[in-house]
Amino acid sequence: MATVHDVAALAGVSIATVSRALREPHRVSDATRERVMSAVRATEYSPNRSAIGLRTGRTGSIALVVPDVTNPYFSALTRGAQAAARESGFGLFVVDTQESTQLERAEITSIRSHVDGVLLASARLSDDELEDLVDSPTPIVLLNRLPRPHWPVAGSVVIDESAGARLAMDHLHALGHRAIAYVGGPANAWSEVQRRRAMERAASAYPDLSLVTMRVESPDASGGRALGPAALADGPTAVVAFNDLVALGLMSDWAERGVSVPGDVSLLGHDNTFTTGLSNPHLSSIGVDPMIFGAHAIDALAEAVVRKRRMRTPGSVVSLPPTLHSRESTAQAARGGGDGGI
Amino acid sequence: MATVHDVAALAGVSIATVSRALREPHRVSDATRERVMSAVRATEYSPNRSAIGLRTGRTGSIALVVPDVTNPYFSALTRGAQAAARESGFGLFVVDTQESTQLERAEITSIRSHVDGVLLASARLSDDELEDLVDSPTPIVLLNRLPRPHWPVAGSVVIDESAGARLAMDHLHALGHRAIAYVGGPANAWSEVQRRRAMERAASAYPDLSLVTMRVESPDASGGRALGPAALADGPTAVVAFNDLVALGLMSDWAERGVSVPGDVSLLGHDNTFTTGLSNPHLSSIGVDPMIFGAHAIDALAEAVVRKRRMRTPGSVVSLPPTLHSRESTAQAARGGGDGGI
DNA sequence: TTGAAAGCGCTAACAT
DNA sequence: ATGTTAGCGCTTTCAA
Repeated sequence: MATVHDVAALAGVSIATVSRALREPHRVSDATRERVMSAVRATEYSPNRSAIGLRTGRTGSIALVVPDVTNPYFSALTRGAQAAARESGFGLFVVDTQESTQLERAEITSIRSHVDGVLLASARLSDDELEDLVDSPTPIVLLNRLPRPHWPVAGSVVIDESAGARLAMDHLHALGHRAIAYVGGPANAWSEVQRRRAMERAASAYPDLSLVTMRVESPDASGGRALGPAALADGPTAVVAFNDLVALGLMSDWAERGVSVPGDVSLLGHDNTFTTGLSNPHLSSIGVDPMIFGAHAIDALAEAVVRKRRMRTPGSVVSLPPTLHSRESTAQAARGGGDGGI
Repeated sequence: MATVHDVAALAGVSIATVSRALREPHRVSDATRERVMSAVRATEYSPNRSAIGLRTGRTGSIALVVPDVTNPYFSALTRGAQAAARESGFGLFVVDTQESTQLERAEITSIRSHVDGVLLASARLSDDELEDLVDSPTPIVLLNRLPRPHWPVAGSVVIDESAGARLAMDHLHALGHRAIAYVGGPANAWSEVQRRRAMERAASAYPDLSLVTMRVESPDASGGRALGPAALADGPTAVVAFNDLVALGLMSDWAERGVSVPGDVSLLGHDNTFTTGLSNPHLSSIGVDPMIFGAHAIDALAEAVVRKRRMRTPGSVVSLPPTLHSRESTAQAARGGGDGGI
């Protein structure tokens, strides 16, 4: 592997000039820059990251910690974060904590000393548990979670659940629905708390709208399937699910008992993952583009990395408004939604 | 952050001894080792990876390159690889090339100089294109792809498609099926070529078995949906799909036209991803446990990293036999499969 | 069994 | 505008 010395020798300059030509191009003359750059190409020089890291204290890499990368929401998040990280020049370590809070704690503690920053998607850790972890010299950005006011985190990127809930309720109300059910996620999940509260608030904006809520045991298809009957118990004409997997589970159960979507009942998922394309008809879903989400997360982290010192107060909190991705299902609902009390 | 100097001072030894106590515990006296270790704990010392990397030439991290981490097969693979990497003490960089061969080439070239090894899941690059890339000083392990005989790769982990195809045909034949359709993946995908060939060979072991094959445009639900009618054209009683997503697409199309699984036709997917749990009934699927797959891949890479020198001949090729994960669907098929010429 | 010291490749302060 | 040089934290000879 070529080093600065090889490049310097070939270009007839000192190693300092090579370094400068690369990091601060404006600080060297055009002529030397040219010669250095062509020597770089000739030697196929690639800077040694370890050396840079040792010298500057910056590794050029960040870590993304997720509970389960096979969950379609997190795999989309991973994709968005990786793309954004690449554009910002960071490598992305992915850490899958296998839904274990214990493993999560251990991995965060261990990896944070090896990276410039951590993107942390932690839904299950309690605020108290998280509080210990965020007090770290390495900048941390929380994903889908708000910090307590005094936490020294570098930032936080969340979904604007209020906006999402309004989107859902406005949409369904306009379609003629007056009785709606919300099938929420597990009680101990941070975003479930936010999402449900937002749903109730958005629903209360319509005096003629009734909303019943319930919770699945696990936020996946089996959880949704289990609540298939319960979701219809109060005779809603529309159901909003915690996420796409739960929605798919509901549909799966309903199909068995001859309840069709959107003919008999309208259905709305969350997160807008690729799984919305697996059902027939396709599922409508509310969510934030993971690429945009990832870009905001990396931005917050990159900024914190630059102004290196540890944050004494919470960094920026970005709340991203989701959009409603309508498929055929709701197009059909729009046509049939007003008919005979579905 | 504490350094070896802090630990050495506290333990009353030299930095060399600290290093030895950590890396070659047997080379220091019991008493010294004790004192060093307690100094390590007291100072919360954590070795600086950049310094180790600079000194030893090993970064302690490897990269996993996948075309699309949101594809359930690759997200499962990522999970397995990460778990195995962690156990071997490696950090795992994940690189999503967004199905772009151009990005793939660029990213491989760029990241391989920063890691100790690369796990490469490349289905779309041609052998010729890949040949240039694998000639690298950094060990590369191919995933789901066999190297040409002279490629200097560190290893290759593939699915034993012959075993998988036999599993499928034995299973379906035993159930009474005599007319089977194979809905394969895109013609340019490496594993499609292997899988289809294996299916044809396995089918030919049964003189009374007829197999028709076809290919989807894209190996996902929409691809499967598009071939829903074609798959049934020759009146098969069982269909084997390239992967779970294609299988789900088939089911989705069939549901629309009143064809039920497994009542009217049996269905078998591939890869055994979580999506098998999204259909009703659940999908049966053939696949290798991604945790096991990942472990083999990491093992091959770790071994190559240790005997650091570049491989002049292909390293180990591991061919893992998949298993058949039967769900209700095939249990039902077992009962109804023989009935009236379905 | 332990210590002294060199040096991995790079950046940045300082000198020219 | 460019060069000289110290030193980041660690491992690893070599010497004691």
